[in-house]
Amino acid sequence: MLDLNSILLKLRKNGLRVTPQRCAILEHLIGNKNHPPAEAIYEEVKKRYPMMSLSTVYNTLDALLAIGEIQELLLEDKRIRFDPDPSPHHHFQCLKCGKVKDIFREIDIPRDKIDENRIESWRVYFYGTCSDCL
Amino acid sequence: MLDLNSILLKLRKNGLRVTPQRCAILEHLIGNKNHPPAEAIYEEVKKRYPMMSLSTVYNTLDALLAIGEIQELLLEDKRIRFDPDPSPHHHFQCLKCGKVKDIFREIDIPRDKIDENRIESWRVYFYGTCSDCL
DNA sequence: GTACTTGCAAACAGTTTGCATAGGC
DNA sequence: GCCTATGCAAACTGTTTGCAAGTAC
Repeated sequence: MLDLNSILLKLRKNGLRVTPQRCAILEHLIGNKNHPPAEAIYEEVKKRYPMMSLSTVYNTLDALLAIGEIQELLLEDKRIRFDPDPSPHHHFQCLKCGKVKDIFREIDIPRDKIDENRIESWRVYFYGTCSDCL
Repeated sequence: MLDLNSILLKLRKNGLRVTPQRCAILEHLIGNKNHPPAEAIYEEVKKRYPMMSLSTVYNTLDALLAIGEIQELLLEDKRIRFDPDPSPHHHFQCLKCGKVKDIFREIDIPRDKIDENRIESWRVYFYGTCSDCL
């Protein structure tokens, strides 16, 4: 998820419409490193666009998932978080403050098969204490 | 989670009581490779112990988590699953049939720090097509 | 104008909680 | 006998759905 215009184009290319609500959510997500859950996106975007509804947030997130512009994270706090960087990378959650960070260090993952199961994707979640809390 | 008696001992050692319900749940979990969610455990155990209630299942799972005899899994189907093997290993979920398998192959994970964050644990989730569905 | 999208409320799934009763130790 | 555990129901959280009205194209 790099710039607004290319995403708007991609939405249109997929028969999805560009609405002010979707633009507001996109503006809030682009470059966002907080890995927010839907509720947090809703609360933030509502400050500037008070007409925003929570189901529109979910609707938009679904659309962005479908066109591969964001990814979902399933962390130990058991709420779905959204990452505006859909590229394969890993995640770390601080067990003290709850913060989620991107981890770009390469991990040697088997890319093909394990025990006769075909691997198509994988996720690595790290837990511990973040640099700020140490 | 190996044999019933050692777990019962561990429960008592931690001030937790041994009840018929807990024994029934333990018997169902020991050696279970299905990574069931709470609801499935409830349905299965109720067949033989019709007095079982869902909150007792959750209560017992909480107790077993607290003494480190099971672990929780957070997979792409977004329901919490339980693994009666608390030792660190990885998991694979088939995107076709939903089956979850244990992966014991070693993955080279940084054991200490990444980007100044102290790593205390990690989870690797693989997704793809399982050997049965291929 | 035709769909797709919105926003509200209501439904839903999974989990947690409150509380009177039962029962392990 | 004390105190934790049970079982029921009700509350709760996060997410999804139904639908009439609005709007991008």
